[in-house]
Amino acid sequence: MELNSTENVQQGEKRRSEDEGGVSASKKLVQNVDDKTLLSRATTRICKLKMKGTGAVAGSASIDQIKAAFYHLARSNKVELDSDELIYSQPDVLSQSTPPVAPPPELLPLSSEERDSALVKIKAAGEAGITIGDTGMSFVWKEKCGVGFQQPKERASDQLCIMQSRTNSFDYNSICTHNDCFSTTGTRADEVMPKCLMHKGPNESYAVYEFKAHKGGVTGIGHMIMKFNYAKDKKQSHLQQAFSKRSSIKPKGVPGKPELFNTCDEAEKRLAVLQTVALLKCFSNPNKFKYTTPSVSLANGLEAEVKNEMEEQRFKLELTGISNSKTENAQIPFPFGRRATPDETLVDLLDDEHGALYIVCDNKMFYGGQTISGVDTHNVVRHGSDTVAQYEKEYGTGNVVKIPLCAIPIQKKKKKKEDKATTAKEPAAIVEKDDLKKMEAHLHVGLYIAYLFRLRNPFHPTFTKTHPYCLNKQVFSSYFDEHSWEKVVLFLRREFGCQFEFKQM
DNA sequence: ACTTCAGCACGATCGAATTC
DNA sequence: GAATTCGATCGTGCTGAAGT
Repeated sequence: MELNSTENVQQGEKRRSEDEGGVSASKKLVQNVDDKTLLSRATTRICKLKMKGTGAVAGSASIDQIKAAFYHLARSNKVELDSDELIYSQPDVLSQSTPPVAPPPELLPLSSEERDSALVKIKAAGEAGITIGDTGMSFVWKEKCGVGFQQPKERASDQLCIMQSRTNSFDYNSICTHNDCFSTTGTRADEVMPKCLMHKGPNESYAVYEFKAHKGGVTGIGHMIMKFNYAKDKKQSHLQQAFSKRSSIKPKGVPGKPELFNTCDEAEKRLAVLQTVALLKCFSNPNKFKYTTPSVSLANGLEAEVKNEMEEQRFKLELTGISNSKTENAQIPFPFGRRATPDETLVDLLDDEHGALYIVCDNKMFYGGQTISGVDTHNVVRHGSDTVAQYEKEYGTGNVVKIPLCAIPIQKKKKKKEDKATTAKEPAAIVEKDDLKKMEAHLHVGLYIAYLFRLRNPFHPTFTKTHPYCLNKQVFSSYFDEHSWEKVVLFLRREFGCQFEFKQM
């Protein structure tokens, strides 16, 4: 049997609206993994993709402050025009039946004369510029110049900049030239009319990179997704620039050629395919490959793409055996802790030393999760952003059931006590869930492969004829090691009665 | 060694929702 | 209603790259 991709288009459509960019994926992580560091790493990784909607500004002042300072500069010599006395001195204004309502000065856009008058003042102020309130920043006019004389980048045109004083140097950020915008985010000195991210228009793109790092016979594989903005005719150079700025968080190794996409969605799908295939490749030969990017998006609804990419990389995953004997399969050792017996409830599995894995499923999907408390984190009302809850809201049939899967030992460690003898509250014990979460990650991979091959749901008698989708969308690579594939294979044999093998092509 | 540019990480802070 | 938790946003400092 091969990867089944015939139904991909239709099902991909169904799944797509659940994804809604990478944000929901991060929210799902909140439910699955409580570890703070991993969580923040994952959220920041994903948040990087988010547009800064309002357009922040460099430095400590808000855009409003900068705008107000500029307006003041432009209008300071005709403040009197707005004063009441002047109106009284104008008979034609007074004679109007309804006096004109004076709009707040900030809302009244500057005329080009007013704007120019402010610019004249700024130009006249030279290098020192004109201070912006008490922000410590100044408006400075910088003239067009080429590289050289301590100028690392071409300044493509004369530009109004915000200068910030720093230890031993200054920072200059050019101000967006879009009408009445004072943002500096994304403005570039090498644009002729620099624009901030908001006003660059549709000039945004997404790049997906694969990295390979060879070390001691092992190839580390990692991926990176990057949004970047570019000015007209500057796509390649601004891509290059954005890439180099990412230095601190790039995967180790040598980057391959970037693949470019126009939308976040396309780029994330490609990333998911590359990550999923790379993870499987590492499973197929753990002595030779190691996946290094912390979080891996599982390519849901992208069966054909996964299959193609695996072919591209000269290997495949094959279903090589089927056993329909339930009793025989039950003899196979269960790889994730102690398998629950049919009459056990989730709560039965939980105690001070044990957490549990469970499967949530209905006729269309399944989802693997972990818990130490038994609290339902998929409740639509209480946990609206949870993946399963969202699924329920959009596609749910109300038939979702939760099936206890297994019990896994956890360790409890006392927090180092703070010396307050009189403190009533004892600091809560920290529960080490590493093993639980590790097994959960393996469960996710197992369920994902079962979904890839459209295997039937073996977990609940009502759904034995269904071929569920896997709702789990992300796993952490740090939970995998050279024995991971053995566990996943064992799980698939034991629960699904299917034997899987990798084949090199 | 020093400067400029530009984007990121991370801590602080704010506000909404949730829990007790 | 106070306390807590969480996410979103804001502010600040740091850093690398590329230039002299």
